Amino acid sequence: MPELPEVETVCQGLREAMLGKRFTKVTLRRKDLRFPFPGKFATRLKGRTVESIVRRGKYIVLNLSGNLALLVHLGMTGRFTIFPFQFAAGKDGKGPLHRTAPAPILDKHDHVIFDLNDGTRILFNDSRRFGIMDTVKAINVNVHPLLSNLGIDPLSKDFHAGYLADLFKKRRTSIKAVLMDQKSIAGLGNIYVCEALFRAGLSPARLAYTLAASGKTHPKLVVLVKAIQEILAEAIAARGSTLRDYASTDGSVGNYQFQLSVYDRENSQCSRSGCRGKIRRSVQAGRSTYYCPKCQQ
DNA sequence: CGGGACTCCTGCCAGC
DNA sequence: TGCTGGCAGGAGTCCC
Repeated sequence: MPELPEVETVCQGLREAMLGKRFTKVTLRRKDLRFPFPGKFATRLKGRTVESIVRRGKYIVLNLSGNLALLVHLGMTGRFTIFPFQFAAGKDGKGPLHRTAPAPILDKHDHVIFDLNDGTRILFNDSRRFGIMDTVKAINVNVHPLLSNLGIDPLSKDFHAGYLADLFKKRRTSIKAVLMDQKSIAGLGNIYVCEALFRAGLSPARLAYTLAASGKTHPKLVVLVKAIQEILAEAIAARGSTLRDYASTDGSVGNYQFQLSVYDRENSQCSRSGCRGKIRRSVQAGRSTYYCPKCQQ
């Protein structure tokens, strides 16, 4: 379940493997993920160089030469695995060593193979196929329908208590639903929203506007912004959380799951010092919510 | 228009 | 042991 820290970690891995490299071959092993691949997807990418890789919320944008961008969303189970080039001798076993793409044994969910000009091979695997890939003219990235409505990044300087106050006062739903709404804030998902609300001492079921009712900014919003930014920074430093599906581009897992306070910890003791509460699980909008009913109000 | 329910998909796990 | 049903969840779509 990749959220902002996991996507950021994947971006870092892709940058190391891809920047300045050229696609020599792109192979599709099926015609769609969540949506069909756009027409001529593979031939459109071939020959282009990867110039930069940026994250927009939970999306990855690869800016390619020739004014094209490759847009990727990992969905639930999408993962890239990088296989560095190998050295091989000529066909007759003689001749000079040359770089060649490795030949990893393919899994049935390896849907896309990217071969780079230095012999690196990158597989995109997505068992549940909630992932997305699309191409768009680079100059039009920000008006792409999947990106044009994204809210601000919680790590940007524009994300502050005042922004949350404006956001919350016009919403009649729970804080959790607002924080998870990508049109409001881009990048948070179930895990980190649960963790941030715990750290801020706010109930996930509390209605958003109750934190924005009065004229001046509610002090809890300052605490919430700090909690979100701290948790994201800690999770990025730990290379994300691996609960079920996530792995980074070298196949390794994240480590932040060992630092989770509430997520997937139903019935465990609340970790806040002095609190005798017990972590509960409830369901909001069909999704599990974990919280301490005692210290989150 | 806002908000909630439903939907997609497959691996995994509990329960019989 | 082997099957089955339920669950996980990001985000688009649909409906009230």
